[in-house]
Amino acid sequence: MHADICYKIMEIVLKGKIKEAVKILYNSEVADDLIQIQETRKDFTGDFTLVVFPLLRFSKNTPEKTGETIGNYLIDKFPSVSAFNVIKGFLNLEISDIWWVEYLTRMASEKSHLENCRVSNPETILVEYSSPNTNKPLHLGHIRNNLLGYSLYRILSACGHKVIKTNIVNDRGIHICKSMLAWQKFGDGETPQSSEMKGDHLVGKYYVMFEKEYRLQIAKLMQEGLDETEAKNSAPLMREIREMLLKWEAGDTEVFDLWKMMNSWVYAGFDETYKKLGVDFDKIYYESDTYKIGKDIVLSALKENILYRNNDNSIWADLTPDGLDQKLLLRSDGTAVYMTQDLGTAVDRYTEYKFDKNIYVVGNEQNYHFQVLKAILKRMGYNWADGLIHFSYGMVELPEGRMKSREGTIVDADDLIKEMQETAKEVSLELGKLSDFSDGEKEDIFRKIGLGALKYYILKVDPRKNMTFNPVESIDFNGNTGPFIQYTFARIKSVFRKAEQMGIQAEYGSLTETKVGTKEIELIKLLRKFSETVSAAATGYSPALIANYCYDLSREYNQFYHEFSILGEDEVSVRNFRLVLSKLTSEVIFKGMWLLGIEMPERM
RNA sequence: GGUUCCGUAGCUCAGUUGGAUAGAGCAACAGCCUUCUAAGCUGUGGGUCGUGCGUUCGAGUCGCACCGGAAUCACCA
Repeated sequence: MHADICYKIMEIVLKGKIKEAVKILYNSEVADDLIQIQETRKDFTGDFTLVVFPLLRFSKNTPEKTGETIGNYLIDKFPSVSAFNVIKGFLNLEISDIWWVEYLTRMASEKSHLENCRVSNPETILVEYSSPNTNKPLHLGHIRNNLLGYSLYRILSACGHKVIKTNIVNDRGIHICKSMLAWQKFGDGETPQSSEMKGDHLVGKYYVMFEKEYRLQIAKLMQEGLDETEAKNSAPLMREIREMLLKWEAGDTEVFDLWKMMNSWVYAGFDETYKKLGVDFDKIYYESDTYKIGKDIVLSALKENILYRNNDNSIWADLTPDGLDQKLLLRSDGTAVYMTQDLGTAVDRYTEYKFDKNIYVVGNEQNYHFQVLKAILKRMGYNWADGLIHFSYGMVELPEGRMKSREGTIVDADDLIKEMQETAKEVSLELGKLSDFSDGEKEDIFRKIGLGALKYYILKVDPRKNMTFNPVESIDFNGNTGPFIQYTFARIKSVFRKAEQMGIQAEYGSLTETKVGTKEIELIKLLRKFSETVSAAATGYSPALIANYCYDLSREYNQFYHEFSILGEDEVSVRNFRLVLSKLTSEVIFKGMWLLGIEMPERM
């Protein structure tokens, strides 16, 4: 029998006994949902707790008396209940040590406690994340996106779903032309090789250069008496950029080749960053491909009178019946907008994968966009649009407020990763626990710790909420942090290295005589919750649940570790019990952090 | 103004389908390394859970109203 089933049976049997108690003691039939059993809270003695309030209508007595009476009945008739106490309206029941030992043995001897989150009806799920523009390097906001998307992939996969990781690259449009034009004008043939710069940073440099020059031109025109919009539109650079975009759309070879070349630089740069972050994709879409599909879809929907054409030839969807506004789908000059391309991508993906769900990991500033996307698709008769899910996450802000490129407060992804690793190195070297490692091995550990700190710092926050990224705090490795959890794991590994030296092995068979302490039971209870947490994380799309769970577990283990000697002089059964508990804890922590995409060093 | 989301300790965040005395970390102070890793553990102080009303035996959690903040409402992506 599986451990999880074992636990559920205990709950069911308890409920049955309580039902029986009420029947015999108060001569009443109780509906099942009135018998509320929950885990006893940490600060009270007991394992399971019955909430007696709902039963007062049968006992016609005070909560305390009722609890007392039912408790006495259970002690008398149910040997697994070893003791009870009543506090206010709560009946706390203690389960015998033997049961807990048996339960832990089951959990530890089978892998299934790590797999209990598997669903009975697996689905095909696309997860779209990252979605970068090809004109700038990745920044802190992208890091949150990538980490969430990747973790979501692992969590959903762990639940048995077939998950396809996709990325859509926004590689087309006027913003892309900006860096191209600036490079043409001021670049003097500079390449990533010649400048020894990462490709995405090089392209980003020219994007910034364009914006700078453009602003100068606007300022000058405004001095000459033009108002702001006039100045923006008539600046020479704006004219040139529009011309370039038209050439690109027309397939002009010179512009197209430039576009291809600069994009290839950016992709090489992105790949490096993705690799460092430990994320990857199964399928990459390019907006330059999908916008055409979108156009076709819009035009055929127009024929079926689902959409309408305005006087100026632009094409619109009227979504007022859905409580939304009018939405432009094709400009008056026939070119596509963002929505057009997303319509195309969605249809394209459905034809290819017949997905049950398509999850878009996109910031909450686009909530409206996805509401509209879904509404239009539904209107066009695509019922699968119900499976489109906007996984909307909050913005990352700095202690001073929002990141603004204009003020240079953008936190660059590559810089940040590097800083985290360097700090990990400093701290580790200061502690000096790794003296017997080679330099290469050390660097690998520093990398794991630095990235672990960064990833955990971001993933522990509820994805829906805006979060503050405090650079000083993020680099702290004490308390509720990734390195703390990694440290706990490394400690357990260390115990087992020592045990091996001493020739000690955990023997499951000899556990039966053990007296179980409250700390041990707390740990067992937490370990049990793992698969529940993973399931909850999958349905709520929240890696944060798992992150906080890993922290709770690590904290609990550290207290346990501090309180007992695991390899001490105690009798063999006690030592075995603690070893089994430690081993299981390390497995659960490892799996939990794996689901977040965080690597675990065996030593640190 | 319309729509959506968020208000929990000085700061950053947890808080399961409504349950007991609302929890961690950071920061401050006081302890604990001769024993399996002190990136740890223990203790002290810190709260009208934005405000009010309601539902309930019971509300941080559910409902309504208000206050405060964010995003969005582009022929940008």
